[in-house]
Amino acid sequence: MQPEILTPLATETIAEIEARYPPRALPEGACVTRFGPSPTGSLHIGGLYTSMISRQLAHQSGGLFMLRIEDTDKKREVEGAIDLIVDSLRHFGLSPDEGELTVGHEVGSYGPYRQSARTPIYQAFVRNLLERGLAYPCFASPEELAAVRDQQQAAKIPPGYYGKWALWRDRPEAEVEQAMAEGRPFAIRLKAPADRPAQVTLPDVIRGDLNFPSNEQDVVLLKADGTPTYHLAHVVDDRLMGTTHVIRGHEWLSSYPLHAQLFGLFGWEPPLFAHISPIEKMEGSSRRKLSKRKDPEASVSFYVEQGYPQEAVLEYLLTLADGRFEDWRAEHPEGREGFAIDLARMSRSGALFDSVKLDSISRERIAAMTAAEVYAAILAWAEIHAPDFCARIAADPAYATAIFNIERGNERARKDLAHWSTVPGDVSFFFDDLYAADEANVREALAAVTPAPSAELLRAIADEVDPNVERDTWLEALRAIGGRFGYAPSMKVFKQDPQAYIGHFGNLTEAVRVVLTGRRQSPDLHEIMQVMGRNRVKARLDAAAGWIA
RNA sequence: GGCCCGUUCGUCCAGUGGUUAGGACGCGGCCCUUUCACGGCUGAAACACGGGUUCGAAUCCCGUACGGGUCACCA
Repeated sequence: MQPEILTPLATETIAEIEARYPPRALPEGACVTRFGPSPTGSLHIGGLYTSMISRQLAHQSGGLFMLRIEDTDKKREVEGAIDLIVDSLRHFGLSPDEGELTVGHEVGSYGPYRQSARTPIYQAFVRNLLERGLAYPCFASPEELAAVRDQQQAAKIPPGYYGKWALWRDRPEAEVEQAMAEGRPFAIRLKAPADRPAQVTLPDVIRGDLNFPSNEQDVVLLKADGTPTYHLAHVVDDRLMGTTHVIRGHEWLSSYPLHAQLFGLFGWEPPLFAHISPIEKMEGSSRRKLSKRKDPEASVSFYVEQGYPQEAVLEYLLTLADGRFEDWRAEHPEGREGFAIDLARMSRSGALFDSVKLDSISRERIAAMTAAEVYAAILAWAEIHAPDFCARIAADPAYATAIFNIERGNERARKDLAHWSTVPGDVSFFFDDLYAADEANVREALAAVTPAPSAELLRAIADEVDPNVERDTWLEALRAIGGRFGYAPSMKVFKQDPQAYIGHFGNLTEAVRVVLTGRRQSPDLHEIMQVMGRNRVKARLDAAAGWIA
């Protein structure tokens, strides 16, 4: 059968194609990496993980990072998935240097960067294999293939399309011609070399040398619709695009011998491979890969919706990628960028996703931000995920920033914020309308305070305490009033003679806290009062006094 | 099932023949304290198992167990 008829879309010879993809002019040691997502849904956290590693590796070596859309299976493609993936990468500051960064607009001269646009290229390489007797058409139907598999299973021998089980591997030319004439659908399969070695030793940057039986399967290279399988597309693309490091999930390990074989058949030096371990999750007593179907935290969109600072997510992933990062980071307050990833140091076993640790890192990052940075980040998050709250803080940036500045910028910032989604609820009491809407709960909380404060006490505080003074002065004023109403100045004094007092200073501040915030716990009361302003504080205390009387 | 990979505190990592097996997160205690956080001090907590090699093994070798991956005209 004429190779031209089997690969009708090929328009160039492989020599012509290779001439269009010259070696890249990059400094010695520069790494060219790529992320090759299949557009079947939103970005998986594992995709973000490999992208971060790939991009970092490229940039730290003076190389570049590509995005290649692996959309060779149109059946599985999901509308809008490409945009989702590109947006997610951009959101985390991981935009590629080359690829289709916006629809219809490519950056880089090693494209097209969408595999569905490269069919003629793949067909040209398959034609070359056909010409050299290294590939052949296969007309086997799904039913025939299933029958073979059943026989193999019954005979307990390795399943697959290989050797004598390869129905069309050595068919007489006449039968091929006839099948062709009948218009039967066909795939083009690799003719796994008979003279292959039994074993191959393949290098992996993370895992060292690995031994495998060499590939014996006559795998499909070109599907019946003329599009390539992953195996062929990967090998051709990474060769043409000049990829130096293939960083991919460890689920590809078992097809590595096939890929190495393909590189060899074309006479190409293969790139370096790094198979990274998956991010897992505990299910019952066993671990499994994080799954987008089952686990919300498997989707990158989860972190976006929750409002985790991008750097926090990236730094968490970096701690999984390279154990030295945490220590390094402690000594480099300027951030993650200068850290050089070392693939050889990456863990060979899969890491369990630890949201508690992520939160801890995120708290750390948020605590290090200024109020203005927090305000900007929350505004950006709220614009999409909490429009009402966004309008609220946009209406009074000074008030909002003052709120976010509470216990921040001092020696030690609070670390109670892990992500933005809790913020609207956390600070609701600062806004009079929300506070008023919650009045029933405030009254209930106040009624539960023991010993119950008197209306006179609350009025005295409203009238006499000015929050806009030094903390010590403010405390002194509160203590003095407390003293007049029978509160001990401290827990220590109270414990010495409980009978002599109606309560201790903590009981008094609790009452004030509950009145102002509706909560028993809050950030520093003094700062809250300063931010609220004396008038608002007085109004709330007076109103509460009214409830008691 | 075949093939491949993996296994150090609950979790993530250090550790590459001689360490009281280290750090971080989490957990407990104490201190600080106007609550909650923060911070300081402190505690509990691990080399999967069995054989070798060696003066000496978490480290090297071989088995076993357990976990994971893969065996598509999906990627």
